[in-house]
Amino acid sequence: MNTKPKSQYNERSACESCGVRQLCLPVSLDGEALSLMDDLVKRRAPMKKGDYLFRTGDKFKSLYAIQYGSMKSYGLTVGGKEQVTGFHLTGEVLGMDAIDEDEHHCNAVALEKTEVCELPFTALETLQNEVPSLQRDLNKIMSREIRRDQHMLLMLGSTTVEQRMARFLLNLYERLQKRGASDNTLNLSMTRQDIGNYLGVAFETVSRQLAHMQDKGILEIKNRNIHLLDIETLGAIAG
Amino acid sequence: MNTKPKSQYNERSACESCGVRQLCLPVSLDGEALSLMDDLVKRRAPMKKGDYLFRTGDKFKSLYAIQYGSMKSYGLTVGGKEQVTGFHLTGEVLGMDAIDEDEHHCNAVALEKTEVCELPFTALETLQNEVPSLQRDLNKIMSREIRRDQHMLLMLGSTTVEQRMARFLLNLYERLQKRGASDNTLNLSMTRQDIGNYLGVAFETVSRQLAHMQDKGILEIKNRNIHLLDIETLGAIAG
DNA sequence: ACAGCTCCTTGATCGAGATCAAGAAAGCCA
DNA sequence: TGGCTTTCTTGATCTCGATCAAGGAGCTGT
Repeated sequence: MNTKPKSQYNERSACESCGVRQLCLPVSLDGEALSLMDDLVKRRAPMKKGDYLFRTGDKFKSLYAIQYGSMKSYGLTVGGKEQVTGFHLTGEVLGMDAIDEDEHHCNAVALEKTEVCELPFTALETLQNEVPSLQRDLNKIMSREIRRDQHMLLMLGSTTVEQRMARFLLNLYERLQKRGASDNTLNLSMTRQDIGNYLGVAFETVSRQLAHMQDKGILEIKNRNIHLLDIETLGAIAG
Repeated sequence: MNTKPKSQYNERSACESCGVRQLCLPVSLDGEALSLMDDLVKRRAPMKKGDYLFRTGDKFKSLYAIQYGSMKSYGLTVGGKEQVTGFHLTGEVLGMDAIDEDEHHCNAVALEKTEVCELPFTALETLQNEVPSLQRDLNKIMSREIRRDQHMLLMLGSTTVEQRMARFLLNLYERLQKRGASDNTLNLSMTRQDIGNYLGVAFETVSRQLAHMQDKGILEIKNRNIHLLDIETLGAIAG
C-alpha cells in the first residue's frame, strides 16, 4: 500500500511520466516552462476496458493524452445507433472537438486497460500566454487532428471496401510506427463490429475482407492480432 | 478607374469589410485589438470560378476567410483521382490543416466568383500573444473545424445514400441559415459530380436521389437551385 | 472444467447503387 | 445567334456488399 494514496498519480514528474512532452507537444520546452507544464498535467487512475473518459454532453474541462492503451470515440445518430468516429492510440490527444462549445460532442471509451494524462484546459490556455512555444504546439496538435479527420474523409470517399480496409490497416500501422513500434504486427483492440461501423461496412464484410487479404498473402490473422506480410501490396490496394 | 490602384483592396477597414470579426472571430475585440487586427488582415483580389487559392504542397502562409462566394477543397488519391474533402461557404475559414506541417495538404479552388480575406499566420500568432481573447478564438475556430469534419465522418458512416443526401442538404441549409439566409433556397455552386465525389456515390445517383426527393414533395429542383419544401421530412430522413 | 457469454467466420440470397449508354438541357464563347 | 462543351437526366444491366442464418472460437467468472 502506498503511504500517500492521495498523490499516487502525482508523485513522479507528471509530464515526464505521461510522455506528454515527447508524444504530444513536440517542441522542447525550457526548464522553467517544463516545470510549469508539470504542475499543470494530472494523471488519472488507470481505466479498464469499457470505462468512459467522457460522454456526450459532459462539460469540457480538459484535453487528454493517452499514456498507454487505446480508446474509441463515437456519437449517436438520431436513430440511436452508434457511429464510431475514431480510434485513439498511445500518445494521441482527445477532446479537442469540445473546445468550441465547452461541451463534449462524442463519447470516449477505453478499449483495453488504458491510462491518460489530463490537461486542464483553462490552465493550458493561461500557460499558453506565458509560453509562446506552447501556443504554437497546441495550434499544431489541433491542425494535425483536422488533417487526421480529413484523411479519414478521403478514406471513406473511396468506393471499394478493399481500399478502405487497406487504408485503415496502413493508417494504424503508420501511427504505431511513429510511436516507435518495430514489428509489423497490429494488435487490434477494437472488435470487427467497431471497425465495420467506422468504415461504414457490415462487420461480416470486414471479416471477409481480412480473410481475402490473408488468402492473397498480404497478412496473417490470429484473432485480433494482424501480422502484415506485404505492406507494399497493401499500399497498392490503398491507392 | 481607381486613383490608388495599389491599395484597392485595403482602403476600407479590412476587418470590417471582410467580416472577419463578425463571421470568424466571434468575441468582441476592444478598440485597440481591433485596430491591430485591421493591420493584420489583407484582402485579396476577387477570384473567378476555377481560380486556386492554394494547392497541395504550397507553403503555408495564411489562413483565409471567405468574404463571399464558395470554394471546394480536394486531395488526390495515389491513383490520381480527385477526392473532394469539403465545401466552404461565406464566412468560413480555410487552411487550418496546414498549420502543423507548414504546407498545404489539399487544393482549394473557387466554385464561383469569390473573395477571401488573408490572415497571415505568423502575424496572427504574434497578435495571439498580445490579445488572449484572440487566442481563445483561434482555438475555438479550429475546434469547430474538427467537429465539422467529425460530423462529416458521421455522415459518411451512414449506409443509405438517401440519408447522406439529406444530411448534405440539411448541413448546407444550416450553414446558410447561420450566415443570415432567410429563405429555404440552396444555390449549389458545385456540380453533381462534386457532390457525388464528396458523398462517396456516383453522380448519377445524386441526380436520381434529388429527383426522388422532388417526387416526394420534399424539394423542388431548378438546375442548381434547390428549394426546400419540407425540411421536417428531410430531417426525418437524415435520422 | 464448465456454462454462458460475446465475438468471429462462413455460406446463401437479395437489393441498392455502380456502371454503361444515350440523349437533353444549360452554359459559354466567337 | 449558333455551335461547342460541360453538366444533368433517365434507362438498362450487373455487381458488390448488406442481410439473414448457423455454427465455431475465445473469454470470463464460478
